[in-house]
Amino acid sequence: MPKVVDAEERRVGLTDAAARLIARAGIGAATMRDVAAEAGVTTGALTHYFADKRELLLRTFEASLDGRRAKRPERDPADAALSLHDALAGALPIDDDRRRHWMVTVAFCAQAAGDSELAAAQRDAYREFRAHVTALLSRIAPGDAPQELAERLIAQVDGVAMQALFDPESWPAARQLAALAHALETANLHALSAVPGLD
Amino acid sequence: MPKVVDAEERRVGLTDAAARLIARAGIGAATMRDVAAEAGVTTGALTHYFADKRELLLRTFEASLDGRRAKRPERDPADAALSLHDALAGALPIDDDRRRHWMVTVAFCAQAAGDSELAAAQRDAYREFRAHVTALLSRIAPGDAPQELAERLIAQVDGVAMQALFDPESWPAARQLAALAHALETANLHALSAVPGLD
DNA sequence: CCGTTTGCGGAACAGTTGTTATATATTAGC
DNA sequence: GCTAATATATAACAACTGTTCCGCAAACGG
Repeated sequence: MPKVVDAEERRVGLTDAAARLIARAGIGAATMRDVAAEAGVTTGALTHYFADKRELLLRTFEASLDGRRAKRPERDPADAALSLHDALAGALPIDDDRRRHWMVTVAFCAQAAGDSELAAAQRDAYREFRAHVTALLSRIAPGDAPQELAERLIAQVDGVAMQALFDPESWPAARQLAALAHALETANLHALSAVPGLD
Repeated sequence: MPKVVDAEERRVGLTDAAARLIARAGIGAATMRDVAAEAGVTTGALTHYFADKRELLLRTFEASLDGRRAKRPERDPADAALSLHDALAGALPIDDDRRRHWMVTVAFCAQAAGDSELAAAQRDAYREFRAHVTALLSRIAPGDAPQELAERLIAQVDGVAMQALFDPESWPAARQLAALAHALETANLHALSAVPGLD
């Protein structure tokens, strides 16, 4: 057997480079050569781990999703209300990580037009997020039509995110979090009276 | 003087072709040649009306915005509540026109990463929309913090739109409009008790 | 009816793209 | 240490990209 290398770890390094490039300079700047250079390798390594550019982009999107999901249980001490707040705050571009994820998502959406497989990936990502939020909600306020409530909360957060992405001056992190707090308060979730850590 | 031609009308035809192409096959399919072909001309005509591709894209986005704005006063009989509903419904991808506008917007956003001028255009478009909705709101329920309310309503609608774009099965037009109706109802706008034409 | 200006088709260009092929280095098992 | 399999650099390729340029057609002003 030859040189041993964790293939999955390599892929992460490459998709990470792609995500960085996309967030910094847009999808147009994410050429094979430039992604490889950003990762400190050449196209030979890239093509070794991804069949083509389309797969690289798909994996980059999925890796970005995984990265977000990985941060979920960071502070998930069976406090569903806090978990709910964190889950929704995860969709707000309030730091570099989350902003990068949004840029990757937008780039991916732009590419998903006319590509049904990519479109399905984006759709499924949303459905998974909806299911996650719905599950949290039914733990907090069961019987309150959690599905529709989840949709509304997610819509609220995503709408703020879309505005904040290209107008960060109008939307500092505090304002985005305030919008989230307001949405949670008016969501007639009497179970969570006040979410700490908001100021 | 030579052959007389309405230059602005020509530009509309070209940006329209670009928008159609972007909505159908994504930003990647919007090459100079293909846009020209879609409009039934050649690159010679395209370069005659746009300095470069970047300007074509910018103008395509602005033309798409203008197209949306043009539909505003269609039924604006001094009924601010109805105008508000229509303005917000204009941001929902519930027909081919509005869906196309959203696809153009997403493509434009993807290109606006790392291009501050395009980013500013996107930001200003949002600000203008916010101002429009705010003005309508202050006509309906003055003194109710119309700015923040407008932001929330727009966020709600845009969030639904983002989900609906790639999951039309989960979001038929009726469901999107129902979400809008719910948002309007719970916006403690006691002035507009019921918006007709929703079913 | 003619000169001049514009509209636009079409070809050519240089650079870049994704992709493929080749060569070299690296390392695990025997 | 030899072999074989993998990892990756490098180079080559053909297709395509945005852009430039040339030439002809059209039509207004005189």
